Amino acid sequence: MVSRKTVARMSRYRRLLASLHDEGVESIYSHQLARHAVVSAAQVRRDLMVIGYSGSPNRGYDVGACIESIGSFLGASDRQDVALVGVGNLGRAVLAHFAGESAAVAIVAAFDIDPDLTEHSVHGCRCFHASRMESLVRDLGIEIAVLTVPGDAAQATADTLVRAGVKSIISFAPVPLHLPNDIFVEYMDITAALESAAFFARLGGRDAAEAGDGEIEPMVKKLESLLARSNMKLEDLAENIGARVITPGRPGGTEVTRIYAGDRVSDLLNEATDKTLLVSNLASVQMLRVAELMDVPGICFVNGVEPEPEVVELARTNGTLLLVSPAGVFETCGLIYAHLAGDARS
Amino acid sequence: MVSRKTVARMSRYRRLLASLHDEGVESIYSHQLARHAVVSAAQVRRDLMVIGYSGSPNRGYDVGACIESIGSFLGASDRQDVALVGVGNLGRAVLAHFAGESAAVAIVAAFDIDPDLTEHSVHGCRCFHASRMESLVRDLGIEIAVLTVPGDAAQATADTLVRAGVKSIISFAPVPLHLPNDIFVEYMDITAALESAAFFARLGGRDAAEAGDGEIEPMVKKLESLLARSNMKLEDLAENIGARVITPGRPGGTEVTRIYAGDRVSDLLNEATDKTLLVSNLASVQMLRVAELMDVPGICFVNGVEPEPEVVELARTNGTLLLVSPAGVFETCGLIYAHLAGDARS
DNA sequence: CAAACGCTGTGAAATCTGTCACGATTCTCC
DNA sequence: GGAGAATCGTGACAGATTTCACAGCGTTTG
Repeated sequence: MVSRKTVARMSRYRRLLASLHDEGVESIYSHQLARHAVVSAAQVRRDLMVIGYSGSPNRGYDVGACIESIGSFLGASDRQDVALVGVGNLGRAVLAHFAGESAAVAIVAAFDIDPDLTEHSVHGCRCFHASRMESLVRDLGIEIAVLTVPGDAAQATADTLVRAGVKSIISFAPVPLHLPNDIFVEYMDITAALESAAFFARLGGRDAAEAGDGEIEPMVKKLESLLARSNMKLEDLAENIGARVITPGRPGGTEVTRIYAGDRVSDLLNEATDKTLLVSNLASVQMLRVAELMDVPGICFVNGVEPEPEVVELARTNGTLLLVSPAGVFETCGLIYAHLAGDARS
Repeated sequence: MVSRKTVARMSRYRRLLASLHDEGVESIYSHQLARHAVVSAAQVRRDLMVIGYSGSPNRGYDVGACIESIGSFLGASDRQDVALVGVGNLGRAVLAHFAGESAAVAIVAAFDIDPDLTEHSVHGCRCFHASRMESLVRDLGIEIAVLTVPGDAAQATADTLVRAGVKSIISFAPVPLHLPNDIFVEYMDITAALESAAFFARLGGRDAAEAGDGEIEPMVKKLESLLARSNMKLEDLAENIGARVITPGRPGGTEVTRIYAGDRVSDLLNEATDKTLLVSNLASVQMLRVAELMDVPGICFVNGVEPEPEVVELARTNGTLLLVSPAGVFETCGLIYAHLAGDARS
C-alpha cells in the first residue's frame, strides 16, 4: 500500500516538473529533482519506482513523460470535483488559490450558511446555501470536500458530508473529526503548526549549536587540499549549506579546488581560476562578465538576493553555475568550510 | 530528541484539554483523551510521558495540571511573537484565525508589498510595508514567521526572514524552500493535501471493500453471544465504527449484550433491557425518556444528527451513553456487526 | 483486610519511513 | 567495438514512530 507521504511528495514532484517543463527542461536526473524538492535522490528514485515510471540511465527521467505518469497515478483520468464548505476568509483564500489552477481537481461548489453569500460566485465558484449541501453533493457525485468552517461546526458538517458520499476531507478546523476509518482526512491544523514552529524556534539556538558540532580548528590552509580531494559537486555543497541553485552549471558537474570571496574586480582578475567558486555580495552583470572572462565555473551570491533576470539569463547562456546563499559572505564561507571539514573527517 | 509529530500532537492535546476544562472536566483517562484526539491510548500515555507529567492510576490525569505541564513544555514562559508576510486572502484568514486566541504565540506584525494595505490594521494586527520587514523583524526579535505570499516570492521572502533572524517558518506557498537546515520549516501545502485527498478518495471504494473483508456469513444469531463474550466497551466500539460520544455513560464502562435498532416506542418497551444498546433514527427527548424508563445504558443516533441541547442535557443527567454515528441505521448496525465478527475471529 | 480491578508508566516488539549500496543499463569517447 | 562513466532500480539496512504487554499501584468491594 502506498503511503500518504508518498502521495503528497508525488504531488510536489508533479508541480516542480511542470514548472521545469515550462522552462523547456526536457529531462532531469534524480538528484536534480531531489534538490528542487528538498528530498534525497534515493527518495526520488524510490517514489518514481512505485508509480512504475522508468527513467533511462544517462538521460535521467523525461520530464514530460514523468508528469504524465504521475498524472495517471494520481488519477488524471477524469476530473475530480471538490466541494468547499465555509466561505469565510479562509474559504475564499482556498478558492482563490485553486481558481487559476487547471489541475485535475477543481472546486465546483461552495457552501455557507450566510444567505448573503448564497447564490453568488466567489472567485468563479458558485456558492450555495448549506441546506442544499447534502443533496447537491450527493447528486454531483462529489467525493472530496474542503472544510473551512469554524471548529464547533466542523463535526456536524463532516458527518453530513460523509452521509452525502464524501470519501476524503481536508479540514482546516482545529478539532479532530470522528469519522468512519475508511474516510480519508487530512488536517491542516494551523494552530498546531504555529505552536510547533514556536517550540522549535526556541530550541533553535541550542539545536543549531549542536548541529554545527565541528571544532573550529585552524586548518584554513588545508581548505584547498580538502577541496581538491573531495570530489564533491558544487550542487551537493549548495544543498548542504542551504543555498539554492539558480542556474545549472556545466554538464557533468562543476569541479572547484578554490573558493574566492570578494567583490573587487581587480582582485578577482588576479585570483580567479577555472576551478574557483566565487562568493560575492555583488549580484551584478558586471560580476558575471568577469566570471566569464576568467572562465569561473560557479558564483555564489549571498544574503538571499534575487538576481536580476538579466543576470540569470547571462549565467544560463554562459553555463555558469549560479547559487544564492541565504546567509552573508562570512556565514556562507563558514558553512562551506564546516561542511568540507566535517566531510573530510568522516 | 522530541519529534515534530509529537509536538504537533501536544498542541492538539492542550486545546482538547482546555475545552474539556471549560466544561468542568477535572480528570481524564488516557483512553478518553485518546478518543477525543483520535489517536491510541498508548500514544497518549507515551506523549505525556515525554513531557514528564504523571497521572495517577484510577484517577487518570488531572486536566488542569496537564494543561500546565504541556504549556511549560511547549514554552508558556514568555510570549513568542510571530510575523506574517503576505496579507492576501490567506494571510487575512490566518490573522483572523489567531485574532481571538490569547495563546502564548501572537502575530504582532504583518507585511505586504501593497501600499494600500500598509500602515493599516488588519484583524487587529498592524500591517507594514515589506521594505521595512527585515529591520523590524530583527529589531523586534521575531523568530517565527508565517509565509502567505505567492509561490514565486516565497524563496526570496524566506531568505530575507532568515537573514533577519527568523528560526521557524510556516509556509503556505506551494514550493519547497531552500534554507539552512537549522531552520524549522512547516509546509501547509494545500495543493498536495487536495491531491492526496483526491487520490485516496479514488482508492476509497476499493480500499473500504478490502477493509471490510469479512465474509458475510449468516451468523446473525451469534451476535448476542458475541457481544456477551466480548468484553468490549461501548466507548471502544464507538471509536471503531466512527461514531462520536456525546455524553459519557455510567462510570466503569457500559456493558451491553444486545443491540436493538428501531424507532417504535412500543417495540422498544418490549425489547429493551438494561444491557441493550439502542440504535435509533429518532433523536428526540421522547426516546431518552423511554430509555430511562427501561434503564437502557446507551443510545446511538444515526445520520450524524446533532441532538438538541435538551436531549444532551437529559442524557447527561440520566447517565445515558449517547453516541452519534455518521451513517444510517443499516450501515451503523453493519459496522458494529462487522467489527464484532472481526474481533471475535482474531 | 485481602482480593480484584483498572489505570499508568515503560521496556520490548512491530511497523513504517527513509537511506545506502551495488548490480544493471545506457551513453560517450577513443 | 570496447572501456569507462554516470545513472537508474532495488534489496538490504537503519532509524524513527507506534503499538503491545505487563509490572506496579491506588481504589473499591466483599
